[in-house]
Amino acid sequence: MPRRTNTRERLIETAAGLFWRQGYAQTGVNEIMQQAQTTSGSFYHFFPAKQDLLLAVVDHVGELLEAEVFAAAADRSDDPLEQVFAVIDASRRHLESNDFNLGSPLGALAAELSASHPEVRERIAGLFDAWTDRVGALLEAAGSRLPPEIDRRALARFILAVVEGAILEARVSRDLTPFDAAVAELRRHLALLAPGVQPAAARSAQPRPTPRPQPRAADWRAW
Amino acid sequence: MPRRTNTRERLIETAAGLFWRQGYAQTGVNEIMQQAQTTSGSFYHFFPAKQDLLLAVVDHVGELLEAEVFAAAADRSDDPLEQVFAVIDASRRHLESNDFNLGSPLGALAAELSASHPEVRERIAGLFDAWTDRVGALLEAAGSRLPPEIDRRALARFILAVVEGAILEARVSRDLTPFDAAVAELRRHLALLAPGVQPAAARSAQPRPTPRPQPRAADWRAW
DNA sequence: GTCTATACCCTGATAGAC
DNA sequence: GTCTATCAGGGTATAGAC
Repeated sequence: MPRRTNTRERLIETAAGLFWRQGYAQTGVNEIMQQAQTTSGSFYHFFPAKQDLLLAVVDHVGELLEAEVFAAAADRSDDPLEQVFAVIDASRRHLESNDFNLGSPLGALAAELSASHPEVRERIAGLFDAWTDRVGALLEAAGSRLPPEIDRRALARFILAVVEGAILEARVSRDLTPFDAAVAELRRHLALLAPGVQPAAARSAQPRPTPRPQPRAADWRAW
Repeated sequence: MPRRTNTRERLIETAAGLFWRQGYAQTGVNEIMQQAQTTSGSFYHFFPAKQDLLLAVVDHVGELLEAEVFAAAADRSDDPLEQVFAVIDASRRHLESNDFNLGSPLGALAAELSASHPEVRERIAGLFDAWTDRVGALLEAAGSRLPPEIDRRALARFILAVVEGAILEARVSRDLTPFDAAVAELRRHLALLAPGVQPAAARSAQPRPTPRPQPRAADWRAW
């Protein structure tokens, strides 16, 4: 039963930002406390150890994924296939608004900790599955616009791979061009599968002018 | 002017393994020295600081990429498009032979250090470019089997994204299925672009029996 | 629930003999 | 070029008053 303030949440949110920017091992508990304006006593009151904060962060990302990314995508278009690209575009904006210092929230932690922290690895695997399910459902909803022999879930996994890889390339090159190129190629792939998807210019540039700023993504952009 | 032994190389190679398994920040100098059977004096004789060893490791990977991966791919097939898939298959074998504890040598370091270590980021960007050039050249060599309007280099970047993303998914799920699925989908993409590429069964399984073990990849597998 | 003070270990790095 | 011994500092985590 929590008593008054939001210290716990503040810790989770600032830790999330720091972990994704710098990595888990490179981020000190001191730094987190300082930036969250808390002290050691509070920290260890909520989290027995640094690793427990990490797990809370991963869960937090999972909630945001659902609440921000997919909900916002549904707001942006009624077309399920365009919603898929809206989800992808959320990653793009995320990358852009953080000056490339922040890639995929999950991807970065996954790469760093999969081998050494089994519990973290499992949770991230669960979130990847959730992402795949959500995108897979959108592909299902596209119905006959995709040929029936195409495995929707496998295609969703493929899209996840493209997005994670594209984020990595963008971070490394500090340039959105490879990201845009990868998304354009992905669009071409879907267009080849399903003539219903307009192929979009092969050039990089903006995928299309954002109709309106997404409403609830305040937190997401703040990182 | 080096005098007698191979201590420097031993340090680089064991550090490479540890960095990719555990991450850079999580690997202590002590651990490296211990596993390389050396002491502090030797370490700091060759590398003024830990970060200098990191840079040497990145350069080392670049050399291996050329010497092992691309050379081995050229040995495996005369067909340039199949050589591309041989390069991809090298990552698969790598993943498999390390029980998923080791993803893309560059991808892992890139994800961890891009934001905080600009010099490392730049070198990795250079190696990604080199990879893209090499694969782009193979796609060029495919000539008229790909439609002329396709930008070969952009397609190579796309392939890199797919591979890096697929490696990440495989690491996180400790399962090669998503990797194989992504490669199968990539094959389908090329097949749709160029009817000359056989689509390969959509099922995962072995991409095809390895004709003979690659000759020079001893080191590569040892990590 | 939050504060201050502090324990204690492991880290990267140095010194100097051989 | 390699060894042993050691340092200074930051790391996570704890104790106990308020």
